[in-house]
Amino acid sequence: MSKKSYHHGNLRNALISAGVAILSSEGASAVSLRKVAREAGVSHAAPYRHFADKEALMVAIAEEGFHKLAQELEKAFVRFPTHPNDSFGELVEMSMVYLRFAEKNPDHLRVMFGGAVDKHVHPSLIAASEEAFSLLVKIIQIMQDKKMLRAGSADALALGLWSMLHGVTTLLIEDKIPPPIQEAHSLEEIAQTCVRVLYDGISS
Amino acid sequence: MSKKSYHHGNLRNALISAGVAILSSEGASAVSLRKVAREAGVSHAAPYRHFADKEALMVAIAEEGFHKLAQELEKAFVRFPTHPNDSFGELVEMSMVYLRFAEKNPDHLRVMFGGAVDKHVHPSLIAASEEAFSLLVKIIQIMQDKKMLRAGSADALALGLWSMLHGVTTLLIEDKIPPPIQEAHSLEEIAQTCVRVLYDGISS
DNA sequence: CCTAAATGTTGACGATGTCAACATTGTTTT
DNA sequence: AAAACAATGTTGACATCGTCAACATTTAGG
Repeated sequence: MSKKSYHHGNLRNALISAGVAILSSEGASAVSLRKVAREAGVSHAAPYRHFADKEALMVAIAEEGFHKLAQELEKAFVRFPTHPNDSFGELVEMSMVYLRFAEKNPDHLRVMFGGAVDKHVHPSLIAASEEAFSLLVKIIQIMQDKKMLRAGSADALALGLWSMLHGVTTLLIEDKIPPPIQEAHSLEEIAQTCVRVLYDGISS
Repeated sequence: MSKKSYHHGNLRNALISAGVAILSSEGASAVSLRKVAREAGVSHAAPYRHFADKEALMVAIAEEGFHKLAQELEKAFVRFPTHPNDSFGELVEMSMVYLRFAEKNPDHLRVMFGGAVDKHVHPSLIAASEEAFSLLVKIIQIMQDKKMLRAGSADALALGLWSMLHGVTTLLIEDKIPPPIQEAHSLEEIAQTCVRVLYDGISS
């Protein structure tokens, strides 16, 4: 149905999908406009009818990633609470969603966050990341209402949680966690360690 | 002394310096082996006598960044304690070193952490990042000895601290902190918010 | 139906990473 | 000291890439 018509019909999405596929199989450096076009079965300049330049394609791929991540967080959120009255276990659960997403799609996460993208040129990217962040805020608020977390600015707690979560995740996929620590612990143990620190605090 | 001799004498370092300079002024995408070679006044293939490929150059640039970061953390560490009996202020101080480094050299930080670098091909990169991490562990231990922090595995606390710190830093330079939060607060206020959350914990 | 907008193609350009072949210099061995 | 060798730098080539202009085809609106 797609091989003979001059017009592709859904090129934009096909290009994004091809980009995501190449990202998964060959890494970010292998993603090129020409290869993506080849993969979609169109000529090398066709992408320019849908993306101003390569950066615009990468932004679209990044947005796709944020939507997928937000969607998986949402899934974990709607089956909340998996652990009744166990906010610690619940937070570990959320963290594992993030960590598993990163473990499965490290290059996608790099594109999502490794931008160097002008926010004024691509405001939609910020909106996509805010979508995920606002979910964290909502979860925090619900937990606070249930007295499962201490009171205080939900924005502040969410910022702290997201920072910790995002930090440990990127450190993990970039192999920046010291080997003696990383090799001795599973993904879940590392998540538990971080959430435990955040949960209990470090003050004396 | 350098213009006439066939051999450069210090090409490797010159190439790294040129790379760092281009990184600061034009961003990561502008760093190319050929431009770096031009900047150093050698032919386009000369870098191959010192680096196996472009990735090897980027790894060297990343290592340079880790050394500089560790050095600045060390500086803050030796004038420790700036805030006697105030571990919170002390941690904010350390955080600001990290945040200011990122604010001043965002593209360098991206190269340092945004790798997608095979750790078996470039083990030295891991060693460089461990240098910075071990500093955090040391600081934590000293604070614990002074009863300025709660007891517990210094490795775990350092992992939590580094994750939070690294997380908020990358979120900041990638403009991923929601605008209403970011625009209302200075760098220092954001650092204080995060450290406060980590310091006090979030449990009820 | 005809025209304009949307979408896809072709061909070209300069820049890039990489390699092979060659040139020059510094060092070591005899 | 001369010769052999290793280290370092140069030149030229190739495939690939991002991008653009000119052109072709299809679709849609009057």
